[in-house]
Amino acid sequence: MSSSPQASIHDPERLSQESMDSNSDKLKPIQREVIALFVNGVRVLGLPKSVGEIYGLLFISPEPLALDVIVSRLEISKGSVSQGLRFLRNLGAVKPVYVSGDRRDHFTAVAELKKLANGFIRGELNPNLESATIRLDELKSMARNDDSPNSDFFKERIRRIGNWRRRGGMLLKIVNRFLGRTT
Amino acid sequence: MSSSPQASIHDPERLSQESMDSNSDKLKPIQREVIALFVNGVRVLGLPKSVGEIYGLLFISPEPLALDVIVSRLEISKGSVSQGLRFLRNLGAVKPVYVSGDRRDHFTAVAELKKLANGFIRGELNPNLESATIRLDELKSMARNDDSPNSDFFKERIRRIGNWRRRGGMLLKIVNRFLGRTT
DNA sequence: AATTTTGTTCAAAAAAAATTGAACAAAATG
DNA sequence: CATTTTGTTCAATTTTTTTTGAACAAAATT
Repeated sequence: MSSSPQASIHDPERLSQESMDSNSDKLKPIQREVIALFVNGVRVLGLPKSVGEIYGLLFISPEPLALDVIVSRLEISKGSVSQGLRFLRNLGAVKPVYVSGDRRDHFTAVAELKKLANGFIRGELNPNLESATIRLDELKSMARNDDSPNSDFFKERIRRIGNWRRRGGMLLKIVNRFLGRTT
Repeated sequence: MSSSPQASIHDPERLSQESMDSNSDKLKPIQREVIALFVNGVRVLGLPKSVGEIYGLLFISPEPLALDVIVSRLEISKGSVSQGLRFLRNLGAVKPVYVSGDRRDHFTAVAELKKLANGFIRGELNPNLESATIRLDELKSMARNDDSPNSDFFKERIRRIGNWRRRGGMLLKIVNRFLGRTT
């Protein structure tokens, strides 16, 4: 480094280019609260806390942030942030943004509910629906080759699961259309 | 006990009243498969395996089952089954059924998708939405009392979260209406 | 009223999931 | 081309969640 040994995120020289406020490692109380809200939110979706923290921080940060900065602001490990960002990128909940004069990748939150929902449906829900479909088909053929006294009962139940899945698929489309329309 | 010491579920006398098949501790392959499907299904909802096993077993059993029987068929602990049944009862996913001549409580699966979805929404989703609403109101007042350079950005973001919540609530109603209509 | 049956509770154990951090690779810098 | 920066990977650790099982209470049975 040019100016001093052991230069780091905390090096005053790094901060001089941008407003002190937005680059400070300290989170504002409002930001902490928003992040806490997201941590709770993602728990409902079965996602780890760190993912909620990362998305929340990006959502409530005016500028795109680099991995380093996320690590120091949230005080969680680089590994967690790296994995969390990959997950969020795969879902389309976060996108990379080019920041001139900085070699590091920067990220912002994708904040359109429709996009978030679609990403979650594609990444988390559809794969499950599809594997259920395969298993269900196997079940149907098992039921056809069954001639126990309860065979009819089993067939009725399996048909019912098939109905659930069908309606589940319809619901996802309805959700999608609804989020496309609403403001 | 009248007939022998250590009489249990396995006592032949208990079985004599009903068909051997449906009272056997052995699960049929079809039943195992259906249960596995439910175990996967409830994982998407963030519920423990045992809950999926219990619901699945009841769903794919022709007669209502007592706690004892669930324990021996699934080979899981009495504590798990007791807790799992309570949870499912609270959700309205399982209901008690009177079986004449048997002191034990018996349960069947509630198999209407609409009821299941409503129970889950009431028991798991709504409480979260409500606590989010409270936190969000606090956030709004924090944002009003904030005069940092980023204040406008924060306000915009908080407004956006409010929109998400509003649309989320609308979606739950749409889901409900849809499940009421469809066959 | 003693005993057995039935079901709940909860502390401890086990299992599962998330997080850390150090080693590593790739790319940029000097 | 040696060094630094940036980001990934994954085994080990920590944390969280789930399950177990024994103690207990309530109700029914003998």
